[in-house]
Amino acid sequence: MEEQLERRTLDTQTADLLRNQIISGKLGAGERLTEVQIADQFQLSRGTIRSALQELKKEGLVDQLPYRGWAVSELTIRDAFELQSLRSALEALAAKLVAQTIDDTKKKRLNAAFSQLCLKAKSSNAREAAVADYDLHFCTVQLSGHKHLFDMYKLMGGQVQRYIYEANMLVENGDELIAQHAPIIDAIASGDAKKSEQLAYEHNEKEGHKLVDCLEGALIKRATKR
Amino acid sequence: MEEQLERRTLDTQTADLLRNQIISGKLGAGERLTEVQIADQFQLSRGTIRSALQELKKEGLVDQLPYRGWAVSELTIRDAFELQSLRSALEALAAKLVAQTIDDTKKKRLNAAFSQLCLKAKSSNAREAAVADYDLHFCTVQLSGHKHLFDMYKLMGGQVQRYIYEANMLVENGDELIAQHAPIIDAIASGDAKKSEQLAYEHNEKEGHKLVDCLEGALIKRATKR
Amino acid sequence: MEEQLERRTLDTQTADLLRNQIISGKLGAGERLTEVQIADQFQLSRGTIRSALQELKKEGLVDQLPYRGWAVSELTIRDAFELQSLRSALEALAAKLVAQTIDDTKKKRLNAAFSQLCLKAKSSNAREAAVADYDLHFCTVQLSGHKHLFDMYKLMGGQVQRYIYEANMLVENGDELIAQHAPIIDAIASGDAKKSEQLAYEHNEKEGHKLVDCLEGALIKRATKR
Amino acid sequence: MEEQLERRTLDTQTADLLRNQIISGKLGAGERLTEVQIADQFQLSRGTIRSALQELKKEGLVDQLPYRGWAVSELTIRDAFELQSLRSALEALAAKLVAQTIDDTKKKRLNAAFSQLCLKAKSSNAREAAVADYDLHFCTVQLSGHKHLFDMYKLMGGQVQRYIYEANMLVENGDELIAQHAPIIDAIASGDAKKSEQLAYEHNEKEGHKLVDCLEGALIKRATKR
DNA sequence: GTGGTCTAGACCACC
DNA sequence: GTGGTCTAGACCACT
Repeated sequence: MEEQLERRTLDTQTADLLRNQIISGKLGAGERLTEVQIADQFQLSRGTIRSALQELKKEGLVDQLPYRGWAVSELTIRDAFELQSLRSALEALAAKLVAQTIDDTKKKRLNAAFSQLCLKAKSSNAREAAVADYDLHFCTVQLSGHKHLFDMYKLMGGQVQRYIYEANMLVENGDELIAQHAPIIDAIASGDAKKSEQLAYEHNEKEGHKLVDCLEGALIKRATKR
Repeated sequence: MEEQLERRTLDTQTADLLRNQIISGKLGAGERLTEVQIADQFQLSRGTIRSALQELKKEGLVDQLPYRGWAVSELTIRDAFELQSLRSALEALAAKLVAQTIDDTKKKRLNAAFSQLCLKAKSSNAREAAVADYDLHFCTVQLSGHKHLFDMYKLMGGQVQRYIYEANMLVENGDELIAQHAPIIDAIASGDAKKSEQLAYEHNEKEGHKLVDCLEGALIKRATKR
Repeated sequence: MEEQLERRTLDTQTADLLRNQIISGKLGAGERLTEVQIADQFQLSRGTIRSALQELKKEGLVDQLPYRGWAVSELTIRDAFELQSLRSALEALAAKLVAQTIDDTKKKRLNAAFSQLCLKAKSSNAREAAVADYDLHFCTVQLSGHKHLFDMYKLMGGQVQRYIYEANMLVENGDELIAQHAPIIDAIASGDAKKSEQLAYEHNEKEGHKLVDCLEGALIKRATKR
Repeated sequence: MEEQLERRTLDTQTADLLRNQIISGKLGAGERLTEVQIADQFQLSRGTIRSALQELKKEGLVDQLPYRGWAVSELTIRDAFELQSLRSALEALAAKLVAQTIDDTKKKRLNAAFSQLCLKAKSSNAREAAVADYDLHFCTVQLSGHKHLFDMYKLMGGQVQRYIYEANMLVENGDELIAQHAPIIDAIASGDAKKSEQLAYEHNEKEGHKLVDCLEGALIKRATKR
């Protein structure tokens, strides 16, 4: 196995590290972050930390409180709804594009992602299934070959994953999860662009309501726990 | 007294300035930018300039050439197509959302933007008409109240406007321009979400092909001129 | 590209804004200003406002009422006389210096300012003529290249302009205004330092008496109106 | 002897202290000042120090280097010339005004200042003579009763005194110093405004050239010493 | 030589 | 005292 050189800049690495902590909930919503404290912790200068935080701000994972510091952003139902509706629009577009340009290579990668989803769906770990779900959609976006679409999708990635973690009962039934995605994958693989787009869009619409309901429960539970 | 104080930072101001020059073509595609030269010109430090250029890079207006500098990004047919397809998806979503939440205030703002489009469409200035076209769509995105959607739309704004400037023959027929938008505005104003979404989507699909054709001509012409 | 970036601090901007309102009479003599109210209005903190008010205090435009706040300073005949006599001394010096260093560039700028004065003098707007008068003298001070002189002149500027606004009947006869200034401009343009100084001094001496008379009327009128 | 209560604010006291150190050369031209260092030294907060430095900046004794700190301003020939020419203009005005309003009280104060000058002129200490010279002129400005003139004169005071210290061979001949001032004092005391103004002006003009010559030597010497 | 990256530290504005 | 903004300059890698 080849050694991989670390060429990521310190601010990127810092952003990645913090992002993971936020996504995984180690840094909880509302938690305050101070530039100096992080700088001390990682032995970096304030400028580097600021750069990392700006990146996370762009991704919607932290809020900048003017003259008072930074805080991990709150998870609101509104955001969940907005993100889900955006996903619907973007993933439908991706599905259409992949169907239009489907070839063996793409079929292979798509099937691999779908297989992974099937695997996780049958396991008992709902969270992993949700991640596989996300990965599958991420895969279609990648395969669409649409650079601008891909960039935007990545920009939303952190927040989306965070919701998935937070609301990990998203999928109560693995078989249903598979049943939902199978026709989309089929439509794409068969090159039926219109149908792919339609199915992807409807899937997300449906999921959106479920997600919102689910989060509503999760957030209320979280709130009452405090 | 509603005077406004200038609170923009120097990097933001620099980015705005450069963005305008790129959009308007004063800085042409492929033109090289050096950090030091800009820093000297504006009497700012390199860091400030870098920050501005990073912003423009995010917006796709400049490319970073590793170890060699920066250049105004090229206008490719591929980008035009990508941007147009993204607009289709995002604006359709916006149209649906506005229709779902339409009220008198929103109707008023929408009509104002549409009137402006009609005015410009009837004038002989195709570029201004195209700008009014963009402004109308921008308006629907704003009125959708969808923050994440709005942010994404803004991120694309610079590139979109650039294409509009470059291909200012987009509209050969003002009346047609009005005829195309009128039904969408009507659908939104009447609160018909499904129809709004559908019409907005179809409108953009159609325009997409025209834009690409148009740009193909413009870019080829530009290339041969060199 | 000669775009200018905004580098003014917020307190400077606030001071500029308030200065204009005082000069133009929107904030009248004696009017009370409270730090908190201004801070709220501009969405700034009190410290920033204090800094701006201190600046205006130095310029004599506001008075600090210990433990009670701030107020727009009153216009007194005594101040008018003092300012006019100071102007005499400073502008005579400026005229001399410009004459000593006159060149084509300076002649051009001087003539431009003088032309503006002629234009306004012939119009019916006495206030604009007075402003053009002030601008012409300001111009000579600038052209003198005497930094300390310039700073002092600016320090008086707000108060002087305020008098000009208040007493806008300063010039009852446009032609006379032109006739008064023409020989000074000629002397400067011809490089006759001694004559320039002499004429400038005498001009201001004469104007001083007229200004005081004029203000006497204006202030009395203002007082009786209350 | 009665105890004198210190009612001056801390920033004023700090400004006075620093001003003296600059005038007397203990803080040399070009020397860097940092807010934090001064704050530590005097056990004051940075805000207080900033306020004092702003005051000295207004007086031209320190320069603010944006984002880099403060520095004692440099002594240039240009500044010396500018200050001297300004003094000429302002002191001539003062002399005229005092002559116009001369009375026994003023005569007394004027004579006291002049006697002091005579005393010091005959001593061997050129610097003290120069200070007495300055004090005499300061006295006329005070006696003029012209508040704005007085404020401006004070604003220049620090820089003027600094030059006097730097070039303390200004007066090589005490008798001549007395001979120069006597006719001015006489003219003022006799109430001859025109003559007072004229003599004061000419005196300063003459002194100006000498000062510049003198400083040229002093500054060159200072430079070569380094 | 220029960009890529990071640090140290200054003033600015707010709390 | 903190964050907000900007500067200066170090050192390294690449062209």
